[in-house]
Amino acid sequence: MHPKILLAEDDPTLGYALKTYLEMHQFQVSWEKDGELGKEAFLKESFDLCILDIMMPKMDGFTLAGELKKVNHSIPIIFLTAKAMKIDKLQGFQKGADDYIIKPVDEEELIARIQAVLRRTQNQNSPQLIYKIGKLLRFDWESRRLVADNETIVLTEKEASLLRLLCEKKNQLLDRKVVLQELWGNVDYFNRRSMDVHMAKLRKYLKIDPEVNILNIHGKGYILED
Amino acid sequence: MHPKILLAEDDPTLGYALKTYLEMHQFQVSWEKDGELGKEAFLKESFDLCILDIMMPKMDGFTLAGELKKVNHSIPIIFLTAKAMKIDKLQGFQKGADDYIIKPVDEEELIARIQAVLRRTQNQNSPQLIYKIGKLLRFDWESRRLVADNETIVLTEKEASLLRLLCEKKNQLLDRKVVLQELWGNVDYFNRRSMDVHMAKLRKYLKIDPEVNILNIHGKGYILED
DNA sequence: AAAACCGTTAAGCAAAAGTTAAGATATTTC
DNA sequence: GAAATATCTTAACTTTTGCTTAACGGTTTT
Repeated sequence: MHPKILLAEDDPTLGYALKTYLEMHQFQVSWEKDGELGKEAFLKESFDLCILDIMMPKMDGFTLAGELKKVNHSIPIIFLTAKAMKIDKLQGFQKGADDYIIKPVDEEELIARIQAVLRRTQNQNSPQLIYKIGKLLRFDWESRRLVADNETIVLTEKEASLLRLLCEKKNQLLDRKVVLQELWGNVDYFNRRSMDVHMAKLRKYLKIDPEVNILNIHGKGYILED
Repeated sequence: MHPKILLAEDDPTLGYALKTYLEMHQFQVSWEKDGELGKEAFLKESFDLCILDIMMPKMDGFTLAGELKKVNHSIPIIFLTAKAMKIDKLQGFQKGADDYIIKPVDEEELIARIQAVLRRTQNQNSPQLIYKIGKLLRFDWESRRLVADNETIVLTEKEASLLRLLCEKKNQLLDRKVVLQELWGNVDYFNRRSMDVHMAKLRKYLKIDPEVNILNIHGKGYILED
């Protein structure tokens, strides 16, 4: 697939130019005009790489980078920086920047850098499946972590398995019997009650994001809504 | 120790300035005044990185780069180029340049790029030699030393192997079974307990940095967090 | 209104993991 | 090659964790 790039740049002229240029080079680009919008976009979709202007309204590029790294530790980031900002550059680098580009941007240079960074990161990253729930939550099945903005909850095995099934059928009905068969092996009274207990726990965790909830369909099953 | 840089630059003023500046930043620099001398120097000593001017007498930077890559395929190279040379730049990149700098050289930028390139290339060469853990700790796998600001702990073989695996998957799940298979050869009760003992020791060492910890995922494995 | 269903909290218990120390092995030193 | 030392394993005990069951209350269906 074509790599997806998050571009956070407040200057309309530069932003539009970059977006157009990148799209000409077979990238999918989401262009956001300030740091906060950038963060929101990042939470909604999944990107392969981020290009962040350092000086932006609402939230600067360094802070944004920190936020993004919280959600996805290995997301590659390229900063855009004005010629003047010598000292800050190094700080940003140490925070986990993969590269940076000095304005005015040389488009060909940018493409080369993007390809270099993608080549680098895509090789080493093992495919990890992460479910997004609502705007705030990420669920990493592999490590059983439910990650929000400021907190991380480690789920138990049963909780995680349950949440995985819910995520697989997000906004659709997940049948009770399917769950019981899959996670408990059979469908008796006690297993049903046990599942209810786990469901209660999941609901408690998911309260972090108010727009997320587990809806019960009486006698049928559950729907994870977001 | 301090990274060794081969600098190939014919301009005496720029060459002297760069050599001095780089040495001020804890690099060892060999400055050669043309392409052929650069090649000779490269054959005599071993370098961590090369900075090559593109336009040089006897042998240009691109050709020299090709020669050096013949000897050491993974040697990192940064080109120095005049602003005018837009087209050639990309060619150089494709030939295996790791980065380039446009003249007149911004010294701080150069340092940042050097460090980026070194970090990048050193990371790629698995097994990586020095792992950073948290803000305070460095773990040198070769010498099995865990180094903090004011103290150094020499780990045992098993401890070091274990910490290496944790570092390779920092902030990701490291599966218990993988560890046991890799370091003990099989997965029985006693080996599991033995691993627990080693894990306890590592935790004790890592207490030096409060933001570092080894998180257990019940029944699955461990996550080294920093 | 009875019966089945569901939500929630807490108690109980078994398994997993943390910790410390003692025993067993390997390695080094003299 | 024996003593000293370092390292790893086994043991024993403690703490934590996770799943189930129980208990009680609310909701939905018939």
